[in-house]
Amino acid sequence: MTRLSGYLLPTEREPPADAEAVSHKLMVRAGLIRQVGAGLWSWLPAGWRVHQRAVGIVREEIDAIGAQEMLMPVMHPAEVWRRTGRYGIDELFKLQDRRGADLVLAMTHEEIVTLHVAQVVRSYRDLPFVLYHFSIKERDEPRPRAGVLRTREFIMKDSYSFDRDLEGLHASYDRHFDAYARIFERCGLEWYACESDVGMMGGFGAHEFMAPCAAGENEVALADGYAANVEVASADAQPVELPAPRDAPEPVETPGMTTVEQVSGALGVPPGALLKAFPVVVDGRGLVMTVVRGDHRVNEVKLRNALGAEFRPARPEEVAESIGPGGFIGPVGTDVPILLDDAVAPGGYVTGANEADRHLRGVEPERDFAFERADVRRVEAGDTVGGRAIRLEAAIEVGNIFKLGTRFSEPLGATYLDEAGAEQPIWMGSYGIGPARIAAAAVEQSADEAGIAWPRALAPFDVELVVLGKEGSDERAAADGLYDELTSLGLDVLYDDRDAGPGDKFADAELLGCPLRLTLGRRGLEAGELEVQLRRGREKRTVPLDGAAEAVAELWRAVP
RNA sequence: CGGGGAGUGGCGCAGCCUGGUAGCGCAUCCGGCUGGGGGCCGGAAGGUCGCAGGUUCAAAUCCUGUCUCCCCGACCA
Repeated sequence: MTRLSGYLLPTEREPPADAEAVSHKLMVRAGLIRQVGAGLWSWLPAGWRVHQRAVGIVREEIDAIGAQEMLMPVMHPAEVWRRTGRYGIDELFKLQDRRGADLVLAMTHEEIVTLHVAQVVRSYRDLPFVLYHFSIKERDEPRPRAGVLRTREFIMKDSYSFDRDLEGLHASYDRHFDAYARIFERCGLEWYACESDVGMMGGFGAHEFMAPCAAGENEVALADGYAANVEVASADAQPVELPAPRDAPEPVETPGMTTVEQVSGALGVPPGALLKAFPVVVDGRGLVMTVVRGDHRVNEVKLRNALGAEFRPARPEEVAESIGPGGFIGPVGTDVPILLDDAVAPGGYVTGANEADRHLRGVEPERDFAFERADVRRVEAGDTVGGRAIRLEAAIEVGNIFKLGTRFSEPLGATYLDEAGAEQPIWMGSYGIGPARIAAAAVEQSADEAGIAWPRALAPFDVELVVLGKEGSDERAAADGLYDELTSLGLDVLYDDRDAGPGDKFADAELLGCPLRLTLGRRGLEAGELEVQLRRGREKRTVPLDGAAEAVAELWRAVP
């Protein structure tokens, strides 16, 4: 029984002044969420229904692959996190209890779930299995943003697979991949899976499930049959026309020209005919000069992976001391090791001369400087993969799956005895999904000028019934009856029985965005008709009042 | 962490420069009209101007400090 007259659905005509993202504006305006602090949000009743619908779909599909639901606490002793070396993570909230014992608030639950498994699993006969829970995650994000798209506290479904070997892990991973595909499909999202960075945790492979939308924080490189986070994407660069070769590098005066644009403009060569130096200080190795084409940019994730170590950009004084004046540095005549990007084809380039106000032209890799090769540049729109041009698209990460390997089982002693009685580490995978992001992504993808147009599976209610007519009128009586019939057919109905004008009711209904809006007023009652608006596209049609409930149920089943 | 912006009634804003009775639209409450796209008339309630300190006869307004929030970037296993 959901009558709007008694339901907390505080809609707003205006979005919050500082909101940018569509989902942020609309979810607040529609009365779904309210802000408590930076990255901290309450879900109001209608919003929580959406969230729980997403949760329900996730639960069904994860149950369907044989995973077992449980619940683990949000607050953990710091000790476990120290053991896995994750206590130092900046995003980890740390606190103390009254006795001064260190505690953390969980970002995820690898530590705790592995601890349990370490205590319980003895034999290969106990494996494999998958555990999961829905629980609150806490992350001290440097910058929460965009409503519920990036928050400091959120609910996540995280599952963990436990297998005896890598082969088993692959199988568990594949099952999750398929389950995730079904989940996002059922949620009515536009989505794709893409290769992603395995990060500092190492690991044996990872995918991110991306929902394209303007407010997305990730950039994805897409081509036919190819999808990868730009963090890891590789592609063939667009060729660049190089000037005629020279026998040796030749100095050229470039007073005050410290940018690629200035130099390429002054020398009349394309930016891609320059080499750009990006000096970094690598942990345990010192200064390294990364060199990419002038029209390319260094991708720091790829660079970190190529170096196999953390690094930081070199400070200006370090550059000045060891290489040359800022803005004029280059790979020729320096003893700093050079890491040359794969996209730099053979030929003569313009580079810094390591002297103020001077560049060199006709610089050829190999002939003029020694180097190591690696793919460290960020892909650009128009690059190709297998001959197909890629485009870059913003997307929000709605799920991720990760082959952990033995990253957690080893430090926490999660082992089993194999058939030969030998102790072996358990192979793990971890798999996350954020229902709040599913909801926000659905809003981002479906919204129009009138508000939200929920996919059927996520809508807070299946239909919204708008009655136009005072209490005690015939319209009301008819609407009351229709409401009961719809409910008895199993539909979730929001009944707008408020004493408000039609404009208010229509506007609110379209803002909230249930798939079907039913309107019953005097006009329709006299004609024996019920108006049905399909929210997506806002197309209106009528069905006979006689048998209207069944007709509505049928329309609802056909809606996307 | 760097840069930029903002805190004035539930929401959106003006007022601040040039100190002197705190204002507008929407929403809310009461009465009436209206009843198929945020309608109309009349009446009413609601604000320690983020917080602390200072200057002044007098501070939303000037000064200092502080907290919070937002945006861009960095960052985000």
